[in-house]
Amino acid sequence: MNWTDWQTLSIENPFTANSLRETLDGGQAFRWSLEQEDIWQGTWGLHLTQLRLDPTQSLQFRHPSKNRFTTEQAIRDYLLLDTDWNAIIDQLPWRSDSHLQSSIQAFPELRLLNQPFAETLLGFMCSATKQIPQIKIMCANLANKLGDEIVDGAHALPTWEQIAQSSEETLRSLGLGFRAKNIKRTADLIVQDPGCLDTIETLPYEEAKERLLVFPGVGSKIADCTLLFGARKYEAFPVDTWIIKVLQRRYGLEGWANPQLEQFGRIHLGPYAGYAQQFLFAYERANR
DNA sequence: AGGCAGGTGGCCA
DNA sequence: TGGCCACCTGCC
Repeated sequence: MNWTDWQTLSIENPFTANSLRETLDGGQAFRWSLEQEDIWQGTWGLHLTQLRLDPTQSLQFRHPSKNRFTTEQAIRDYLLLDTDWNAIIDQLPWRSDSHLQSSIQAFPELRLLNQPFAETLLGFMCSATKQIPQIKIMCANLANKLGDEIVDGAHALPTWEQIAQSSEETLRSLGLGFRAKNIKRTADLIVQDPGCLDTIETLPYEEAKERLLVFPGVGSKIADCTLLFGARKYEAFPVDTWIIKVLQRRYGLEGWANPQLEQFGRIHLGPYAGYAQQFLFAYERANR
């Protein structure tokens, strides 16, 4: 494949190799992989892009020459390069929370992504009781079998309309397992109400979550991940197995039920609880 | 070989 | 509300 020349993205606070890996491949998105040494290749929407840190640690990108759709601005929007993350970190309660402080220090420049809402929902519906490598395989199968071709055999994730046109059996053949039934039923609901996802994305957090919970196979955790990584609802605090471990071991919350853990997260961590969650999650996984 | 994995929903008290 | 369990599939 022919690629454009590498172009440098100017950033206030550059990534480290570690924080770039954790941001792209730490479980927010399931469509990035290490293509060559130190070159990340990923897909979102109809974008196909490679990223690397050059020898001076500057972030650079390139895209297939044929894919004129991908622009620097599209990448800046996806990576949220113009968000002042340090100002947000400053509003987290790290001054009174030494474990949070350690987690933040362990992953300097870890960021949240701004992914397309519809495909964020799809990715996390695949994630139930699966580890990241398996989720990535499911997403790749969905894209290759049902999604539009971007360029030279690279495919986008399917739209919900494309999924609705497939059978549950087809979805099962892509390795989705018991998730196939709910993903198919959710696709049917979305097709019945065109534009509903666009609407949900614009609603305030509480209302948006309520609307997502209507879809079969979407519970509190998947709804929160979708809103945090696909709709910039930073108060969303996904409670997964890793965060449960953190809250039990580091915050002494053994025996608390999930709804209470969610409430603790939102109250203790505040309007950017989801960003704090990402640091706690990354730090816990790094020390497993 | 059996248990477990970034969950959810149904059923029971 | 709280506890238990089935559910696909692949990996250890």
